Amino acid sequence: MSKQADTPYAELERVFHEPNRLAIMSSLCGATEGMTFRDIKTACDLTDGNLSRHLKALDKARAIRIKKAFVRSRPRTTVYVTARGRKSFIRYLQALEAVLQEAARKAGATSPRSSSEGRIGMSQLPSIG
Amino acid sequence: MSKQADTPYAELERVFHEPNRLAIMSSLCGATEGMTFRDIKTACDLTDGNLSRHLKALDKARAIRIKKAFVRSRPRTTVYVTARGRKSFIRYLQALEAVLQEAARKAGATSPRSSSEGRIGMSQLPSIG
DNA sequence: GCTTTCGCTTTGCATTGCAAAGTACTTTGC
DNA sequence: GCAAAGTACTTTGCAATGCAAAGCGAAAGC
Repeated sequence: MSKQADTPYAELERVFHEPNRLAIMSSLCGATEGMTFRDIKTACDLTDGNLSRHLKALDKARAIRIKKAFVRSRPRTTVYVTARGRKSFIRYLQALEAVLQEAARKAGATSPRSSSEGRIGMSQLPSIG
Repeated sequence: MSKQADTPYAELERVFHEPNRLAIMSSLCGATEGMTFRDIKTACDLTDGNLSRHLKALDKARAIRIKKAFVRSRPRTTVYVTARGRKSFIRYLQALEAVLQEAARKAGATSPRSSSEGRIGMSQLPSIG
């Protein structure tokens, strides 16, 4: 069924594999209290339309939750990462790390050194189920 | 001005940011003698058409060189990574590593630990000037 | 001869990434 | 009090991709 089931490349969730969305998810994961539209726009240096579309994509994937409210009679969109979103984002990052490690090994493989020495690790990430 | 468009490599790096092309480049970087169309197809588990298009994209970006020849009166396409391609691919991997590290820091940032401990490194990669 | 296989390339189409334009207000200047 | 400017987004238009299906020419099998 799935095309490349045993390669780590398959694990790269498409919705996160876009630099701007990666930036958005990173920012959101670092902000437990959520971020406003403008916050994200500034943090990730995006245009309005661009951000709007990315948020829609992430929302559709249930990676984020979008809360709209009026504050001082102005609309305010606040965005939170969902538990599901955080979990799958971390999974994506782990997959990315595996891919990167594999690529680095091959790209630098003129004389392969002992791999336990300079190994890329991801001990900063919590392990998931 | 624009976010990341001011380095000359930015354009070239975009071409690698596609899982299948990343896989292709990784394979090619590990094969100094080049790989045939079928080799890559098998190694990366791609369909013919898909591989054809990706090779075209990588060729256009001058990341690979495509040599066509007839062997036993059959066409044979052999693909090599160019020096330029290898260099910019490594640069891409380094950029990706930086992004990943930042993302990992934020995604796992409930209680930030000392960053010198489990730090992600890329000492397997040769540094490029 | 005619089908099948091999080794690719081209085509068709749905999905995107992006900026520009649009919407629906509120606030400010005069 | 009315126009112009600002705020906070959303929608639109379009070129670029990713993908599989279909196509295509040559050779091999029947």
